[in-house]
Amino acid sequence: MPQHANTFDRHSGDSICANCSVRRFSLCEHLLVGDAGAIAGPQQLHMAAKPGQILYRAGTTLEHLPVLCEGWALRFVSLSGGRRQILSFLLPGDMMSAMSLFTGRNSASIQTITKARYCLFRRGEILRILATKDTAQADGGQFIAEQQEICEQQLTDLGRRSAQERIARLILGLARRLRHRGLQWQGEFPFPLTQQHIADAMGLTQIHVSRILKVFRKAGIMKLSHGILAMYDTLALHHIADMEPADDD
Amino acid sequence: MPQHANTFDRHSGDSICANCSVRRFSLCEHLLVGDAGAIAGPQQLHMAAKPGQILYRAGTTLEHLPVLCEGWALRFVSLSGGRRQILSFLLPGDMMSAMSLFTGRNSASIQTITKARYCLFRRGEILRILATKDTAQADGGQFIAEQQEICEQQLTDLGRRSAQERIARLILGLARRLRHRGLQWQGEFPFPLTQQHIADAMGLTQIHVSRILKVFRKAGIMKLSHGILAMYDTLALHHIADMEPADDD
DNA sequence: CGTATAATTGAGCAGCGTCAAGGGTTGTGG
DNA sequence: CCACAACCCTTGACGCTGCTCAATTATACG
Repeated sequence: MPQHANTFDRHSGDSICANCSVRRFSLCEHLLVGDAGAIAGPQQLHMAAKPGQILYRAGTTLEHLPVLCEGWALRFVSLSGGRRQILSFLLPGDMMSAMSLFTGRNSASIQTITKARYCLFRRGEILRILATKDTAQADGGQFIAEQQEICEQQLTDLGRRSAQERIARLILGLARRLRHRGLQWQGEFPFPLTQQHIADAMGLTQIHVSRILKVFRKAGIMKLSHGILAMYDTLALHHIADMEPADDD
Repeated sequence: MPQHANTFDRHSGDSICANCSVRRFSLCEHLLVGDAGAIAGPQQLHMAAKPGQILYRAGTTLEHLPVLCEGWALRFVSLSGGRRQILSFLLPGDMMSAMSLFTGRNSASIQTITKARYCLFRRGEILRILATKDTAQADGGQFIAEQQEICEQQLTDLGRRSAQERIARLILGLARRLRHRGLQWQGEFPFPLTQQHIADAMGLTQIHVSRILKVFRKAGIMKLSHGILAMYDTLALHHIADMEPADDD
């Protein structure tokens, strides 16, 4: 049970999840479909949180696995000297602590960025249900393997790429994840990260992020202000990011 | 089947694995114990490789999961401009591509550092056997979750720590992994990484690594030369690394 | 409105990269 | 046993990327 949640409701899975727009892209799809193993009723807990709220602290034990339904969140660790590293951003449909599905421990703190809704599943329950499924896609290892790949890409970004490359790749990576969940990512769309968030994720200072966004703005590539990201030239951004545009980019 | 292996033998699991000193710390322990699900005979392939050999290239499909038996190896990606990032170092007992256990794809290239021996298991076989086990420790997700945690620690190292901190942490992290496998890590012990390896892993240049190792040497903390690491002052190293010494350090 | 938070801009500096030259060690073949 | 090549490490000079410190200006929120 989260330590600082301020409101929560008990529902049967049907009432809220039935209308969930990202369900079919997430773990939930495997847990809620109406076969023998489906979770329903009191197994499931829907929670709400305000922006900036810390939901879990690093090093605690999680019996429930939280899945983000709505809003953005982040996972971070803090270290000596007030330094802070954001490990990943969480979008609707993401497991908030995929690792803890297997270990029971979550090694990073979890904090909301926007107003958020999330949903708790019992660890044991998930593992039991996934074990009954035969499809490889339903294997819990899939989800964590995917996250591992993202983490390793970020590792190379921090190790070997310039600030411009890093920021371009962060934006495009998030855009791609939004796209795969059927959320808006082109033209002007809500983008709640502050420059400080970007800095903490990419190992930079907020000041330097400001300068680089200014470069992008002057070059007519993109503009980020007031929580709205305006994309003008994705091709140029891909070029800076050292990425090939995908077919659907 | 690896592309560039130069020699290989077929054995029953008993002949080589029976004498394996790291077996009980690795995945193999769960696969080879003599119950109904044990792998034996032609399911298992022992391979050998020379130093510096590339065993698998990024982006290929792996039907067999390789496990390192002896020697050191590394996983890396190369990117434009001749840049290269080492994602992880592999020690005896490590799965060479834990991710591919679930996805079948390995996203990084794998290269030996020293002369090495490794062992191939069929993916399907592993998953089948692990599924029959009840203990949580035998869950394949455990192994990858552990790697994920290491990866995220390295992410914070590259994002927020100085070159001195990074190198100190790399050394201590490797020492800890050696210790947990019952291998030598104190006093003088074999340490096959070159300064270039360290640089590629920590996002630095070989030249800068050289300068920092000089600092450590002058300060009487440790000395690394000719493949031998001599530890003089682990406490000071922990201090530089911003780490608490463990009980058994 | 007043206050806290977020972003902008400038000046100066440090950590680390680049370029370049040289020395040590290992291994190989004559 | 020596010569040579390949590799690894060391050291110096210099420059750039990105950090620090500081002041100012939006912008959101109660």
